[in-house]
Amino acid sequence: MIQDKKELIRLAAIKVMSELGFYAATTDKIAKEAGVAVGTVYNYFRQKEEILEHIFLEELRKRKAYYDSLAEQDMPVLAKLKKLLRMHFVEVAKNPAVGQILVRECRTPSGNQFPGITQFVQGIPKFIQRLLDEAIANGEIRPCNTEIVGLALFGAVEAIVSRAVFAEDPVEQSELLVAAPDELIELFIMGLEGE
Amino acid sequence: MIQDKKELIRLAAIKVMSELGFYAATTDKIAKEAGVAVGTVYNYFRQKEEILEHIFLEELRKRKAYYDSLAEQDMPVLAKLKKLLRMHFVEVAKNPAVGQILVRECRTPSGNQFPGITQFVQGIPKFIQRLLDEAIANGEIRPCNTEIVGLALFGAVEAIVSRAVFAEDPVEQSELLVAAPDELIELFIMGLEGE
Amino acid sequence: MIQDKKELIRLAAIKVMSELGFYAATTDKIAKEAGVAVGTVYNYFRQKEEILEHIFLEELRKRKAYYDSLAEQDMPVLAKLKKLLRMHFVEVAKNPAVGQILVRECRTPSGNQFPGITQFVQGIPKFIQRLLDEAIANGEIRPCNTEIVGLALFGAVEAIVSRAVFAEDPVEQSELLVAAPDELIELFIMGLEGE
Amino acid sequence: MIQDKKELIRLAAIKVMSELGFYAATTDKIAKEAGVAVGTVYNYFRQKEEILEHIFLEELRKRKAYYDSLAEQDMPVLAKLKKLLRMHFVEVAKNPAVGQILVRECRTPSGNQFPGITQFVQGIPKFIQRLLDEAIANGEIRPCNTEIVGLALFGAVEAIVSRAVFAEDPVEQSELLVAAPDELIELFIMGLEGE
DNA sequence: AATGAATGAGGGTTCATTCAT
DNA sequence: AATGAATGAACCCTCATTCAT
Repeated sequence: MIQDKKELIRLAAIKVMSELGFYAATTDKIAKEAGVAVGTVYNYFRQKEEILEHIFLEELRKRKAYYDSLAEQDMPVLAKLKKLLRMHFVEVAKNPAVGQILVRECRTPSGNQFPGITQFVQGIPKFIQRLLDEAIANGEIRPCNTEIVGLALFGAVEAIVSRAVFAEDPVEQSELLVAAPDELIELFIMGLEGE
Repeated sequence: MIQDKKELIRLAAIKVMSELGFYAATTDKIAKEAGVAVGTVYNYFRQKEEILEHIFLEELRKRKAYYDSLAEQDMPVLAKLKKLLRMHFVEVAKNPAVGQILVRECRTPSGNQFPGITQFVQGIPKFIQRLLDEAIANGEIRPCNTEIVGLALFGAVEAIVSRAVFAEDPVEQSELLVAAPDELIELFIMGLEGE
Repeated sequence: MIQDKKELIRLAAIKVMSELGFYAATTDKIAKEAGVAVGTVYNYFRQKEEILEHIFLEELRKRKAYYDSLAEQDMPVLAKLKKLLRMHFVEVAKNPAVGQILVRECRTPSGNQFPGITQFVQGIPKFIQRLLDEAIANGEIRPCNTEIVGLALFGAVEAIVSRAVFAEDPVEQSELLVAAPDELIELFIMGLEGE
Repeated sequence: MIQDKKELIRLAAIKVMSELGFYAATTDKIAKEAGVAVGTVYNYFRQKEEILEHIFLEELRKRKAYYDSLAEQDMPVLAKLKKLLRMHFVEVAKNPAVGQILVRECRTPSGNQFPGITQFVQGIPKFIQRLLDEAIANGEIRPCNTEIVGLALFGAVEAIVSRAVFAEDPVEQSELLVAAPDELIELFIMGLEGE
């Protein structure tokens, strides 16, 4: 039951923050959107920042769960990478509001004041990096600086999501989100397969 | 003389905003850093937002100037792309504070309230896209969705810059900034050269 | 409870505004006078202007209530007019601070930014005008331009209130407020009775 | 020549203050309207308040000059009063902007901070009062409290001017200014002639 | 005399957070 | 657990005034 209310607030915060950005999303507005009193928000989160962190951590959790489930599966590592990418785009397509927050706030605040965001921003590239390391070990791709390539792939995804998610035209939005994964995968895979 | 003071304020704002982020960078702090009164800031900028825009537009101007100078040169298009990339990394290495602002604030604010930022965020990928279009026309690379690839390259750069620029360790910072351009270029070029 | 606090702020604002005028009456000073925090003032009024409007509307309400109660009574219309005038002077004598505000701020601000004040400034002369119209219909007074005469009476009252209320000498103040109604009424009635 | 510039500023101030009110009429705006630098304004007026005072004193001067010229003439006192009234309405009709300022700012500021305004607000009723005293001595009108009646007449005029001068409709404005003097004079004269 | 950039105190308003109910 | 009125520090911005040129 408690978890329900916390979830209620998380969803309200996503709505408000995606529309207004973190700073303009006041706790009053979030509470109103959630249909609870401000005080109630503070029963579940110690600070406004914690709500944003909670949002990021939840998204990180989902992706980690998916990543972990992939780890157990038996398939080429590159296929896993493809699936991870696709999963991210699907999630964003399902809930663009979250996508807006992820791309907008992921670098906003000063460094370590939001450990949850740092975890997300470092965690996702880390997943990619690990898969790349495996793929190199497998001989599926050529050796490369996987930290850099992992970051690059992460950044590429973010930029496309950002463009899509803030597109005025909903058609453009879904086209981008649909076309991007394949284009990206082809680009990176080909760039990594080596001679 | 006028330009000097505006430039003074721009530099102070870069310092303060890179350390604290846009929202925590108060006009008072910027003025103090610049060694002028708050009122003076408002003699050169109508709103705090305008300072941030001015910073972005100045960086856009530099890159556009470089891009335009490349356009006149006689060399393979891919070489031009390499140079543009390298120029960006060099600039960031020279002035990481600006880099911090560029990556941190580029998606922060709600859409069109900062037209200057939008110009930057759309302009840079546009430069890349145009070069890619040329390269395809030249046969230097395979056909691809240049909008997506342009965005991807832009995002990849941003992510790496972000990691570098917020790295605690200055050694890690410069290593990233030095290694990244080549790694990135190799990745993208190979990914684009086609069979 | 809520009404109490709003009323508390209204009274504090009357005190401060009557002493300093609207512009010099800062929200901080009003809050301090009321013994609440500034923020509390803004829980009851959206803007400083709204406080002033609220004061005017409250005074208009009182006078309208009295005017309406007169309407139901059975007496010569001129007697009603006398009573309305006297009521106004009595109110001002009871609370000169409000009187100061009414005369000082009633024309200050630019037009329709203070609809509450406009209502007052147009409403009171309207009451007078209606009574005059009735009195003409009754044959109690000669025909005349009741809009102009209504305004004139309103203005005459304001000027006297103004002089009284800003008089250094409290004796002079009460003498004026006591003597004025009869003098005014005699003047206007005689001026209106016709041959 | 100096006087010309001071006059230039006075006229600019009238324009700006009549449109925006005293507080919103910034010295910058006045200077711009006058086509001079702010500094220049301060060569002719020590404070912003002095400009407003200067405007009031100039209007007082005109009326005093007219009043003095009437004093020398040989005619019934009541006729002089009529002429004074009419002169005021004519002046306002010629320059409604000044009228706006006269009625709007005459009670705004806290008491003795604007001696010039006080002089105006007390001076004009004084002129009227003196004429009434004379008229009583002459037997032209019945005895009355001339301070009160003087104030009343002054206030009546102000209220009508205020209504006229802020009327949206220019036709209504001129109708009021034309009709008012006669109506007012008739009202007051009849009210004062006694049995 | 004229200029206008520089000044900085001060004002209105916001909003994260608390706590008594 | 839920409430929401109260708080007050802090922020952006204005604008009267000055003074070096």
